[in-house]
Amino acid sequence: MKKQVSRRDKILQTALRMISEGGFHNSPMSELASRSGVAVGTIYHHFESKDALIRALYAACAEQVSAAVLQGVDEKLSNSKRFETMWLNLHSWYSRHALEFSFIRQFESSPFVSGKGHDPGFFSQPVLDVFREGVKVGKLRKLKAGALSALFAGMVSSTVTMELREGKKLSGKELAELASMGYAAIRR
Amino acid sequence: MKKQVSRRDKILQTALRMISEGGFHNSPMSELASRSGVAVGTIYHHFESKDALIRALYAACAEQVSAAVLQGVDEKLSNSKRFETMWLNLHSWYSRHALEFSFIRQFESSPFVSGKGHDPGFFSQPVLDVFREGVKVGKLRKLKAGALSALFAGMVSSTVTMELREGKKLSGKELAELASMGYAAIRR
Amino acid sequence: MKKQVSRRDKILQTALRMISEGGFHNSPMSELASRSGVAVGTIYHHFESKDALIRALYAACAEQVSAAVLQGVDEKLSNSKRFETMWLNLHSWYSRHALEFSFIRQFESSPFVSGKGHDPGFFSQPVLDVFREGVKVGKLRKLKAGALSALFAGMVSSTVTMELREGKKLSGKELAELASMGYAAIRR
Amino acid sequence: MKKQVSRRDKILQTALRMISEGGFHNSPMSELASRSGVAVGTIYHHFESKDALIRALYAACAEQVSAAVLQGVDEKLSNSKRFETMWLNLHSWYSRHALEFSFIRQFESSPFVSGKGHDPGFFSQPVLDVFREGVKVGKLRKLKAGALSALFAGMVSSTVTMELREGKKLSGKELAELASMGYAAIRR
DNA sequence: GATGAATGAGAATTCATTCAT
DNA sequence: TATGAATGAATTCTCATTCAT
Repeated sequence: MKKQVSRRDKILQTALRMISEGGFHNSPMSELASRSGVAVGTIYHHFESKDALIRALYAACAEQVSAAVLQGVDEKLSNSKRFETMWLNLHSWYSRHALEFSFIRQFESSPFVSGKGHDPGFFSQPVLDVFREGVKVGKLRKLKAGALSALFAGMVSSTVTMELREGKKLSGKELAELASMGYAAIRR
Repeated sequence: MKKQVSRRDKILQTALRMISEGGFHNSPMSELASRSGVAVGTIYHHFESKDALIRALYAACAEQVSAAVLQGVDEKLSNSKRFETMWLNLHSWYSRHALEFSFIRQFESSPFVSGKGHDPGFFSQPVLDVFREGVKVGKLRKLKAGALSALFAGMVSSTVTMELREGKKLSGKELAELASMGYAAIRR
Repeated sequence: MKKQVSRRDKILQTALRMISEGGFHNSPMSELASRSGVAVGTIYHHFESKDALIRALYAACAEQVSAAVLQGVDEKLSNSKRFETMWLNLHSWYSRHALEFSFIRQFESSPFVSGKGHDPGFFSQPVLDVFREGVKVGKLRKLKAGALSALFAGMVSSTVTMELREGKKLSGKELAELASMGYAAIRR
Repeated sequence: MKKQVSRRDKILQTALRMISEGGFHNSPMSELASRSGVAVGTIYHHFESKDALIRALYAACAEQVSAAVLQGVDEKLSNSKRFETMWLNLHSWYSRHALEFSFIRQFESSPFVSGKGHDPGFFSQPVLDVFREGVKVGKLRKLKAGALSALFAGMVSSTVTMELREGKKLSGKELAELASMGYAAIRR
C-alpha cells in the first residue's frame, strides 16, 4: 500500500523533472521508467497512457498551487489585501518551484488543454470561490471566475518568466507594486 | 523566382495552421508537404530542418507583430500614451491572428526557446528601442528591454487568453484600462 | 472443492466467449481474469500457461462434440444411417453452439495444431472407432480414421459456415440430403 | 516504377511464407522487413498497417484462386461437368499452393473476416456468376452465390486438409468422385 | 529546384508470466 | 489457493531526413 503510493509519486516526480527540462516529447516512457527505477509496464499499471500521466501531473501541480495561493487568505482581509496576498503567494510558489512552473507553462500552452476534452482546470474551487465572491460583492469585473483568475495568474506568470529571463529577482517593493497592479487589473 | 517565394510561403502558412491546431508533434513533415501541395524534399530545399522551419515561422510571426505594435507610435506621444498604444496594438493583432497567437504561445513555452541555442527574440530592435529609451529617460523600471517587453507582452497575452477562454470580448473601455495597467506595471 | 471447479469452469467459459468473439490475440490474460472475476494469478493456478488453457478449452469442446455426435448411434443402424445420424448430430451441435464452433475453427486452422506438439485430436476414440469399423468391414474408403473423420467433419463445418454466412437455416430435407452426401464422400 | 512493384510483391511473398508457417502473430513486421530485405518503414510505405497488408495478401490470393478455378470452364460444358471442373481446379490449385492454402484457411477462420468490416470476398464476380447462372436456370439450390460457393469451396478445403493430414494424395478416380459429390451437394 | 520512395532509430503500448504477500 | 503489482521483452507504428532520378 505504501509502496504503491511511493512508486506512483516517484514516477510523477521524475516526469516533472524530465518534462520541465526537455519538454513532453523529449521524455520517452522508457527513459522515464529507468530514471524512476521501475519497469515500463509499471508506469502503465499506474497511468493509462502517457497523456493520462501528464494530466495527472498537471492536476497534482494545480492542487499544490491552489493550496499555496490560499495561505493567509481569510475573510478579515480587505479585497485589495486579499488578492495582493494571493498574487504574492502565487509568485512565491512559482519562484520556489521552477520545475512545476516550467511544466505548467508548457502544459497550458500545448494542445493538451484546448485540444482533447476540456480544460482540466487550474485553480481549485476554493480559490475560484474567492474570485466569485469578489464579483458578487461588486468588487471585481463581471467575468467568470475562470477568466478572472486566468488573467490574474497570467500576470504572475509573466512576471516570473521575466525574472527568469533577466536572471534577477525583483525586490519586495517592486513585487508589492506589481501585486497591486494585478488587483487593479481585475477589479471593477 | 515568384514560384519559389510562393512555395516557401505556402509551406509556412500550412505549418502555422497545423501547429497552431495540433502542436509541433502532430505536424509531421510528410503531412505538411501534402497539405502544402509540395513534395517532402521540397520543404528541405527551403528549410534545413523541421527545427529551422519552426524558427523561421516564429521569426516571421515576430516580425509581423513588431510592425503591428509600432503602428501610430511616434516621438510626439507621451510615454503613457506610447505604451498604451503599443499594448492595444498588440492586443488587436493577437485578436485578429488566432493562429499566430496560438503558435507563438506554444513556441515560447516550449524547449525551443530556453533549450537549444539562444532565444530567437520576439520584438524587433525598433520595438526594443522604445523600451530602452523609456528606461534611459527614467520613465521605466531599470530592467533590460527584453525583460520589460516580455512582462508587457505577457500581460497582453494573458488578457487575450482570458478572452478566448471566456469567449467574450472585452469592451474598448476595459481594454483601455488594462492597457493603462500594462504601462503602470513597467513604469518606474 | 466445488469452488475450484466452478472457478476453473468460469475461466474456460469466459475464455470461450472472448476468443470466439475476438480471437486468441484479443484475449489477454488480464482481461480474461477480470471478466472471470478472478485474479490473474488464479488462472495460473489452474492452467500452466495461456497455451495450456487454450488446449484445455479445445479438449473440453472436443469432448462435448464427441459425446453429442454419438447420440443415438448404435450397432443396429445400417452404415448409411449411422453416418448420416452422426452428420446430423454434429450439424445440430455446431448450430446450437456458435461460440464453440467459432473457437474450434480458429483453433484448428491456427499454428496451435500443426505447429507446436501434436494434433490434440478432435474426435474421441469411440467416434474414431466407428470410422475404423467402417473401414474394417469394407464400407469406407481405406484411409485413417483421423483423415476420414476430418473430411466428414469438414463438410459439416462448411455447411454451418455457409448457413451462418447466408443467415438462413437449411430445411430438414436439405440437411438430410447433405448428410447423405457426407456419407457418400467417405464410403467406398 | 518497376522497383516499387517488385518491392511490394517481395513483401507480400515473404508475408505469405511467414504467416502460413507461423501464423499472423508469429510474423512481426520487423522480421517481415528484414526477411524481405527492406526497412520497416518501407512496408508502411506500401501498406497502411499490418492489417491492411494481410487483407491485401488475401485479396491477391483470392484473385489467383478465382483465375485458376475458371480454367477450362465455358458455356459448352454441362452443369455437372462445369462444377466438377471447378472443383478439380480448386483442388489442384490448393494442392500446388500449400502456402496460400494455409494462409487462406487461417485468414478465413480468424476474426479478420467476421470481425472488422465485411467479408472481403473470396471468389471473383466471374466465378460467382457461374453459381448465379446455375441458380437462375434451376440447376442449383436457391441460395446466394456466396453461400453456395462457400459450401463448395469448403468441401475442397476439407479434402485437401485431409490429404495433408493423411500425408497421402487421393487418386484421380477418388477425386473425380468427390468432385461429383461436391456438385451433388449444391445442386437442386 | 522538385520529387517521393526508402530508411531505421525511436516511441508508445501490450501482455504473458512471476512472486511476495 | 488466491491475489494483483510488477516486470520487460516484444510489437506495431511514426516520422525526420536522405538521395537517386
